[in-house]
Amino acid sequence: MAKLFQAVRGMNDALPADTPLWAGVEATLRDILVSYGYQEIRLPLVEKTELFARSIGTVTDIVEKEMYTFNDRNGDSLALRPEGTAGCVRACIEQGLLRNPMQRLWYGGPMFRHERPQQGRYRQFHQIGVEAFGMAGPDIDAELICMTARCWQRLGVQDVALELNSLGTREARAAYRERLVGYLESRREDLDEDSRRRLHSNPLRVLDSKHPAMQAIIAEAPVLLDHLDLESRQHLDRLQEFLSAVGITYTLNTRLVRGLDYYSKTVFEWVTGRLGAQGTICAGGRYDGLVEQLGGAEIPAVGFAIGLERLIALLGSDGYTGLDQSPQAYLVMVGEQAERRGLILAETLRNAWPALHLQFNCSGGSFKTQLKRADRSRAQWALILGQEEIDSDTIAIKFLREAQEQTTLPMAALDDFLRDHLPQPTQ
RNA sequence: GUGGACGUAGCUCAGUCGGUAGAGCCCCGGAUUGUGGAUCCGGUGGUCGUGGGUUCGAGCCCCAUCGUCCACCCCA
Repeated sequence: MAKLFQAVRGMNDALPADTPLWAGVEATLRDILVSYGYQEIRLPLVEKTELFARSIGTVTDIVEKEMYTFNDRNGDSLALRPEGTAGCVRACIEQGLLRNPMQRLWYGGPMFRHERPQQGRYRQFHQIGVEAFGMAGPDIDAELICMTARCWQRLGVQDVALELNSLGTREARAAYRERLVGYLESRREDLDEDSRRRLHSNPLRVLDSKHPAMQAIIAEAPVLLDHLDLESRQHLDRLQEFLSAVGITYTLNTRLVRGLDYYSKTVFEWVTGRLGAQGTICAGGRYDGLVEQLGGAEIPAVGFAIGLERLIALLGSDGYTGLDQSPQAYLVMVGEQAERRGLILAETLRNAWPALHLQFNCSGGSFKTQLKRADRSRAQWALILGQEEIDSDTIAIKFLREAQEQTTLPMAALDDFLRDHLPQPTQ
């Protein structure tokens, strides 16, 4: 099939069959974040390229070859955001939000990375991210992890596990890094091509290598946790105590290093084995130096991001149906008089019942056709307005989803029916 | 950026030895009057991804190209 236009590679449509999943997940996550006292912040999709280079790290693949960059008309180099933290930190500094000693923020939306698409990885993908500023202790790390655990619990996410590690302070990490490079240099002959390349650009990531031949070398490598500074060690111990106290199980994964330069101390990931090679549905960590690095004060921070495509794929395979947005009622009209009165009735009902989801039959059609449309709209009831109903000032209600006899009500009784049958507002 | 697999109807796929295309689902219509879903009947819909080549003849063989998927790299 020759197609005139196709979507850009790696940028997908979410069709009506999928949007209830998206709406359900977004609503649930949002409710939980808000219930923990986090405030929404909305950020641009585009920032100066330099912002990402300075925060994510110039030698990371994201900045080196995965960013969508372009020149603005005035010559500025701009980029579609590849992640959310940098823009959030920029906004907080620029707008003075960090004059408040503590900030709990969340945001959501599309991110862009020019990678080869595969399962769970797309060029436009969606995250919900959380950032907490001004809190240096492990208690906020624990709060964030509790919050994510609650998200999985409420959504019914199956088969995810928490992995935890500490990268130490910037200084401890630098010292460890030298020790690791030394070790890897001594085994240089045994390294595969990728690892050799990373040896100097990003040596910690060698620990993450999936190459089978590398596993023995990695197993003998110096362990980051053994070289933590005292402060980071205590931070991690305390975090582990918090997690145990609330019954959150995890595994310490000393190879968990995260790709972005700005992390320090706590890093964590929620992973599943059910999404192929891209099994991380949520990842985060502490980035105590970033605010200062971007020109702000010395303010500690910690955050995480949830990959919505991955989360939704996992939920969808477990039969999660999300937020049902189909109408409750479908208005069927037969005859000229009914058609004339139908629109008035529909708008009157909408005035009186703002929560009512009512679909109005358009383009006529036989009675049978209209009922067929009512059925396919997934409405609960067909409201039937025909000549008989007009003559007797009544309306018929046919139940489309339950074994209940069709009834005819006086038009004046329709409000009572809706009062009894519409779902109560939850608040 | 690298590798492998695969491109036939909106979707999932069949298509024999090379003889110019089929099924199921979906959608639309019908099966006595104003009653959806189940069943039955009928219908719409395809330059076989695209462009070349071989051949009397190509969905099928060859080349190129584009695309999709999966994996590597990287990462949510």
